[in-house]
Amino acid sequence: MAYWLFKTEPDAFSIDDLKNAQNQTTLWEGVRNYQARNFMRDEVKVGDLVMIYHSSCKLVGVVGIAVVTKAAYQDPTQFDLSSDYYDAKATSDNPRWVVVEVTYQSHLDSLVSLKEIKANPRITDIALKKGGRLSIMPVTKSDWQIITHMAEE
DNA sequence: GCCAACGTTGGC
DNA sequence: GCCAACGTTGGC
Repeated sequence: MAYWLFKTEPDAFSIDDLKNAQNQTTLWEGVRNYQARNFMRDEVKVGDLVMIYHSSCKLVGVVGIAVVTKAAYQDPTQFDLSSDYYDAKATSDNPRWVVVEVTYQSHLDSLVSLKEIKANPRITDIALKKGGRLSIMPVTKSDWQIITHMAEE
């Protein structure tokens, strides 16, 4: 089982939106970055755990945990003319973008902020620290345990 | 296949 | 809203 971090803008879709969604489940739509897509398509598996991270908002950081309930398949929004995520270069024969399905698991007891993560010298591997803008990133078991533990302090 | 121009992300 | 960092595009 692998660990991941998914970014979302809470004004658009928050951890609470996930908790309140039908079956507490959503398709992780609209990822339009190849590196992030490749992780979803090739490596994200059913049963993997996902940190939900709120970006571009007042309190930036990790807010909760979800679990992957379906592996990658075609992102329907790439074919939807009315969607912001429509991609004219994607065809059903040659789709570009994928979704995975995630299901709400829990809120962290408290938000673990980006500032705290950056300030913790024990957290070594996470791409967040490198100022990357990757929206789907792997998390090592060590970093996962440290971050979830920080939420309990 | 290089690289300049442009667009987007995302913290602050 | 600013702007740095990064990704993508397209001319050559």
